[in-house]
Amino acid sequence: MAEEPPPLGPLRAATTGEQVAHRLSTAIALGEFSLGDRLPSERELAALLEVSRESVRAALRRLTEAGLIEVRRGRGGGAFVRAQWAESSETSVREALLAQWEDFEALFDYRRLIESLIARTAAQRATDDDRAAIRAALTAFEGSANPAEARRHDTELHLVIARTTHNARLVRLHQLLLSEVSLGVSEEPYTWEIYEEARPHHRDLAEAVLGGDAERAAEVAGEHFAITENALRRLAARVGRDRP
Amino acid sequence: MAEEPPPLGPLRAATTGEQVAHRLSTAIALGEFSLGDRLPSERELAALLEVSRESVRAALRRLTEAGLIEVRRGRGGGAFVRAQWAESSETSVREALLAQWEDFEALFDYRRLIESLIARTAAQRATDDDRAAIRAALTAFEGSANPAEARRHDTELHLVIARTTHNARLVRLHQLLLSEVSLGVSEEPYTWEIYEEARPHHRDLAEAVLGGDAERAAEVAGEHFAITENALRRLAARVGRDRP
DNA sequence: CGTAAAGGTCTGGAAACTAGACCTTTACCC
DNA sequence: GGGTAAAGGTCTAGTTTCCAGACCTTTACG
Repeated sequence: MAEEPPPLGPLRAATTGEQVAHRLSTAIALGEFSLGDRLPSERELAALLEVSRESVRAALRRLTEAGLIEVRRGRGGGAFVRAQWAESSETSVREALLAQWEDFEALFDYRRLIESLIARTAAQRATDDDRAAIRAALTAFEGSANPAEARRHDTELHLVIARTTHNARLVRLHQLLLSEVSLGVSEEPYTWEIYEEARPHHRDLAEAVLGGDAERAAEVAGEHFAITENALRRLAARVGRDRP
Repeated sequence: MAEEPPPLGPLRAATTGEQVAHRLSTAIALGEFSLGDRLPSERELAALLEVSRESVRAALRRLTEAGLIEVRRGRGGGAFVRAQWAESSETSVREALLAQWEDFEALFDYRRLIESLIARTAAQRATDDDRAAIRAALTAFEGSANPAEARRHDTELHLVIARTTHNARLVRLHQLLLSEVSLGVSEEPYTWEIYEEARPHHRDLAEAVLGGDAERAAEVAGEHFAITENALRRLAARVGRDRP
């Protein structure tokens, strides 16, 4: 389990490049840019973020090294979001997982708790507008034509539910957790298998929220978000862990 | 209600002085340094935080301007935590409150939700060690000799309960919220009146957690943390607001 | 084959941060 | 009372980071 930080330890200053890299990776994790998408050009990013182009380039170098993006030169080039598992060797995955395993345990536990709270609160606070939005998001999800689309609609549905709490901070926490989990596990591809597993959960969750059944919503959410955790556990096992 | 931030807006870089100021004010809000305490000397702080003394001084200037500390020169001098309401005029209080009222509404709502979650989870996860710690903290709180001590024990009891969730992130969130609320309302003095109001709540909360009654714990926590909110509302009314 | 749109590189200057020396104030102790 | 220690207050020089902008190179498209 991660430690509580000491009250007055050293201050680690993040360079501008690191901060930009964090922003960008978060945006990618939140689906702002999907697989294969091109990020804005360096000059555009520099303008958007109001930093120098050099800082943007420092960030892109980081993301490239992390395997998150791929940079192509020339006209029509730019930084493209890469399929995550593409070239990361299994041993590097294993090392990453093992090194941070305690953190992940805590992170997933945290996420399950928070998402249960969000579901519970959403069920208690849903207005008619919220209900309409949830229904629309659920329909969109269930009509997904391919995994990429399913993933987008999945994210969107959960976002709509988070918004139903009518608390911007909870929404932000939801997004923060989503991005942390996505980046932490390097975003396993969204397969039809996962889709099929998530589908009934989403329906149950939506119905509980729509029906105002807070307890049930909390419970279903708890189970649902165990999916990611289990997927990670399976992955860890596949990669060859020795721990339970 | 606070807005959701745009995905790729300008990046606001915090200067080292600001970061140090944030660290220090958080430490104060969390009770690391209580009213009247002396902070470590500038040179010590610089060494602890691994920044230059100038940066520490920049931070102390900020905190002084904010009225959070008072700096005395000469031997035995230093930065002392000040009684918050001491010299801030009512109009400045009023302006601060009104300017951030939407934020506060969201913040307190958020806090109530999170603290309910913490209480609920603590009730579900308490071990014998946790129970002993909670009992000890409750006893200490109830035996407080003066408001200052009561405040410390109050904080400590809630911290112990947060730790009972066995999730370091929840603990951190608890502390983050505590510090944000404390700083936001400039920490109204902890009076016997508040103590008397909090006392039965604490007992109920502790009993619910000790007894593993998650629902009751969540409910009591929700009511308890409405205290701060109501105190703020009363303050706002006293200061002369016109809104409900 | 020229041009436009992208990344890649370089340079000069501005701003922030640091390290350290030195000054001033104040309390305590002899 | 005078000395001294411990604190804040000030100044300077040097380093690092960041920025703005010009310019080069690569590549696709018309």
